[in-house]
Amino acid sequence: MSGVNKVILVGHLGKDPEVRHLEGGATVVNFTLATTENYTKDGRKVEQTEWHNVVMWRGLADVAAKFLQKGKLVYIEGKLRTRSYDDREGNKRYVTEIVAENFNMLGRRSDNDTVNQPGAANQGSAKAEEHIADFNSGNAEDDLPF
Amino acid sequence: MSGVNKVILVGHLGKDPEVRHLEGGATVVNFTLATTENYTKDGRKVEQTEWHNVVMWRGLADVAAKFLQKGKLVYIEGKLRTRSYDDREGNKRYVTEIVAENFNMLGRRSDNDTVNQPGAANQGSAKAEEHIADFNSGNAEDDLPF
Amino acid sequence: MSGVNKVILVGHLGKDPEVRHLEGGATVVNFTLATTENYTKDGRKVEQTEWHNVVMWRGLADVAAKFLQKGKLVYIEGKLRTRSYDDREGNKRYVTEIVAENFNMLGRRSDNDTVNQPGAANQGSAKAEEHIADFNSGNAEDDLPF
Amino acid sequence: MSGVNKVILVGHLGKDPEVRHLEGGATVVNFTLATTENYTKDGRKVEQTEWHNVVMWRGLADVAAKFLQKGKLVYIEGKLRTRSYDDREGNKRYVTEIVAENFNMLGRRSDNDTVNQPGAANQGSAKAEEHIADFNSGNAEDDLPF
DNA sequence: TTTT
DNA sequence: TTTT
Repeated sequence: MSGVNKVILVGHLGKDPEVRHLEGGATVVNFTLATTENYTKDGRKVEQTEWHNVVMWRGLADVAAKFLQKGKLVYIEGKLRTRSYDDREGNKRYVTEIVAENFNMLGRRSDNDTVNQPGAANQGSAKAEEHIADFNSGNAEDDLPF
Repeated sequence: MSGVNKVILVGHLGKDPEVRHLEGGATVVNFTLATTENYTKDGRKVEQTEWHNVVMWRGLADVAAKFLQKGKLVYIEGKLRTRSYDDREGNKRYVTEIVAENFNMLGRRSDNDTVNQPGAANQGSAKAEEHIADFNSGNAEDDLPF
Repeated sequence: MSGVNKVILVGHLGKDPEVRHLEGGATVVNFTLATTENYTKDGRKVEQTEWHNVVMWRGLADVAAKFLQKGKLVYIEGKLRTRSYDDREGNKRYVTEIVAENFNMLGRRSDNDTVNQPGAANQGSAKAEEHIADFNSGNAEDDLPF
Repeated sequence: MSGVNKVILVGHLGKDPEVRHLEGGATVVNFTLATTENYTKDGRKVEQTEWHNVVMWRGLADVAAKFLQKGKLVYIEGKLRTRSYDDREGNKRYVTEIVAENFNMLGRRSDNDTVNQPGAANQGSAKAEEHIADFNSGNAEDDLPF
């Protein structure tokens, strides 16, 4: 019945997204994301990094495949899913992944350009933003007389 | 550019949703939601309630109109929007609302029945859940061979 | 560096919290939490449950140990942490847990009573709320002349 | 009773934080934050900006006063609070503010330097991160034998 | 293993 | 105006 399963991450990609195309045509993308926490303990600075396995599907995966790269800073919203698989010895193993429902590139626009050539500059992320907007949308209420 | 504007509330409706139908046919629903915080201050228990103005549009509003009522406990996810209007004296005023993107009825199912007659019992919220599921969905990836 | 690692769950405890006391005196509590999602797929209702491993430490664990039980509906906020351990065959394994930073019992107060005897009734959760308030607090700004 | 009131924002400061020191010695900081959403409507790109009133108190305000500036990209977590005040004509008015409980500077470290002189470079934000860590912490469980 |  |  009632349930909420929500994850919010801001971090950097540990590698370029790994892209696969399933038989049905759907795109799936996987990458790791590092979230780092800084705190002081016993007067000393500690930096602690947590690595997350992120999965994106379909349209979101298509956008990610085009615009996300190793090192980019992103905001990700999704849900937790633990799935099992059999390892090489035939033992059941579990992985917990974040199934992304939404993402947002952070940082400077120039950081987000796939290419940064004169004449082409900033096109990349502009399009990315437009596409991401499609996923973020569902807010087209703004045309209402209110 | 990059932006995140997210609100997460769990609270009780202060009144039944007020339903309007716009000329284009879209449904809009408004209600207030109370979130209460308890803490101890100077050794005394304090209960502090915050009131939020919630708006829902279209399909989400239709579901809300059917199943939400004064007193219900609900989880709401949405975004902040401050809009201006002119008061009776013609002065510009501002209100901040939560434009809901998603909601979830909490508590016992029996709490969520509009009617609770023999034969009709539990139909109400069961349908609510099904409908709400439509809005929560976008998770139909589960049919993929993975 | 910059990082956000946040999890928000609303679900039911799958079992009573398992309580341990570490040598230093700190309490640790573990339990599983089910979050259930309902959606319709190909016209049929589907109910999908995800199980989460939740850990609580110290003061939060003490409150949890007193007031949480199998079946309770609870809101939990925390962060993801994946840790490794060696299984019985000496192989490295990984588990992802939600390290709770905050929680909130939902549902009716009567649902939350440990005991419900005349004379003792409601004491349980009333104290729970007071204690939880201590963890939720950090909002003592309210004494300021503003 | 049970309640959750949570806001998560990622956006840019519209102005430098305005700092006040209350009689008791507590620091209060106010600033506006812009969150921008991009979407396509009727095939045209739309950029919509929402402005939020953010308040920070005490230690968090001290850190903000030192390190936040107009234009910075920041992640903020807090709660909604609507308070009333009397305008110049003696009429009751309401403002909704985000009372921040936590924040995180995003973007490149170099973006976060208050000063960027040779020899002093990067000191600013490094210290900011250390201090912010103090507020983010409460995760000192890591010293436990587990 | 929860809940509806 | 909710809820406990």
